[in-house]
Amino acid sequence: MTITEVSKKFGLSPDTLRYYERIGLIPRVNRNESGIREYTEEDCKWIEFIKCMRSAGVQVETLIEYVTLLQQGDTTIEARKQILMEQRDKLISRIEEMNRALARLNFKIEQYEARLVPVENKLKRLAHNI
Amino acid sequence: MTITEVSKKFGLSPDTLRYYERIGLIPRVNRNESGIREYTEEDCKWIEFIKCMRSAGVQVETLIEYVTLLQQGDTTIEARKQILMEQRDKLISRIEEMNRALARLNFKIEQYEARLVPVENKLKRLAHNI
DNA sequence: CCTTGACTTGGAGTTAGCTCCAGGTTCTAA
DNA sequence: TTAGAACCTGGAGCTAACTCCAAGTCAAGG
Repeated sequence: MTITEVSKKFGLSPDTLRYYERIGLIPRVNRNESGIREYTEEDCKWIEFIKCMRSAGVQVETLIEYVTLLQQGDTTIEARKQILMEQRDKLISRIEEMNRALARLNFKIEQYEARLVPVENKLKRLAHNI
Repeated sequence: MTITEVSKKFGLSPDTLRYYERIGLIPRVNRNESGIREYTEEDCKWIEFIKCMRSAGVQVETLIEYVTLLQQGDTTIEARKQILMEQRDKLISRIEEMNRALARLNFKIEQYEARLVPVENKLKRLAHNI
């Protein structure tokens, strides 16, 4: 696959794909005779994983660390597992944080919906503070 | 309350609190005779709300828009509700995205836990690609 | 043969959201 | 009454993660 195909497939710009490769987040992609990137199935699978983690907020640096360990072979299995577990914990707390915010938004929206409109002034405090 | 007290209470640095006020994310806080900020209960409630939204990833710009509308009174109620609903939708899709990433992390970790260690090479593909 | 368009590289620029700093004032405790 | 801590303001600096750009290569169509 060419870079534009991969770009369209995953919704990452060609610039981003090149950038990811440059910083070591994606292992070096093979080039054809004239130096143009030719993405393999394997490359795509990895990119999809990266896309998934990035869009969940996992830091680029962490993912680089992970791919680096991966390339070092079986001796790094424990370290990799550690990273995954750390990221899982972080993800869980961020999800909890977001659920709290969501509950709050829902409450506020309900206030607006319960024809709060005409008595907004009176109930302003209540509506804003929970 | 002084700025350091508020800072400690919400885990936002004094610099951040001043910054938020400067950009209009927090309405102007009253100063005492010698120009030092004196946060009211009201200020604190607002800051807590902002903190909650920010830590869920709601953009500063969006929150500024919201507080601006709020200060313009009852004529902006519909617009405010609109913002809240947009943010709720965004939040929901981000939570979904994060749950997908979480499921994936959990799967990978399980692979590592199921004594994948000795057969890592054989199952490498499976472990990485889902 | 020549132009067009997609690709290459290395490096510079951009954006959001803080974070730090200099230079100045004011409160607090010895 | 003086040293030091905490505060003020305006502005500069920083970090993460892209995003854009210039200058060059190459394949394909007219």
